Amino acid sequence: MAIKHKISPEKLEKAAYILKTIAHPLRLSIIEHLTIKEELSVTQICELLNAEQSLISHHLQNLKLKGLLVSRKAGVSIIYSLKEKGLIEIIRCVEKCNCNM
Amino acid sequence: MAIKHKISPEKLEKAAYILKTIAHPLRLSIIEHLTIKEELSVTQICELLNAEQSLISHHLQNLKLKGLLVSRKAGVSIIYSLKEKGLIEIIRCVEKCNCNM
DNA sequence: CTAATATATGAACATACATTCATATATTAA
DNA sequence: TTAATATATGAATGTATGTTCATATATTAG
Repeated sequence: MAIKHKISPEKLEKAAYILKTIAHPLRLSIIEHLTIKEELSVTQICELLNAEQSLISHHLQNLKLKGLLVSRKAGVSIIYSLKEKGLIEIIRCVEKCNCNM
Repeated sequence: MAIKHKISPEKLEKAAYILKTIAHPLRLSIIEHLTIKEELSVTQICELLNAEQSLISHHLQNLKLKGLLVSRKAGVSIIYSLKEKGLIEIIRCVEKCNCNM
């Protein structure tokens, strides 16, 4: 189970980049809701998180730009979904790892 | 496997906090090396990561302050180790989750 | 005591990030 | 066409973060 090899600098960079991208309560919450519901519009996400449209839109753009979300049009709405469903596992992993701080 | 319940805001805050804390290439590398070696002095970490003492010291303080590392004195040296060995699992999780960005 | 080594710390600075506000754009309804 | 709704965007701002440099502190050797 223990790691015996050194993770390449590139992998560390990428891992840090992904971790940094999701490391925000609102973004984690977005990921969580998109894991449960698969697809959600901006308005729906705003309601679920009880947050301003503009703020959520910025976070969604952020996550999309960095390749974690995809979106499609549906009339007036934009529907977002996870590009990788496994993302939620990271959150579970953090919960499990028992970092008592 | 899919999550059906909502993670509490407190848990999301905490998860985001931990993720933010480790989300840096040098800090991930520190965690990796401390998983392999269990215990390392500041000087050893500096050599392994090929980085300045002051910079590493700041990152170690950061990780310690946030409860992810502990340290003990050994003569002139300060020996750091992980408070929770499971931390490395988060890095593995990120690698596995296949976020192709 | 003095010098050498290991580590921590604090100021300074540049950069990145989160949020708010105002406004632009696109789609649909009337 | 006009109005209403959904979303995106960009400026502005405050705050946080990462890094470097200089220096302080502590331990040990001589």
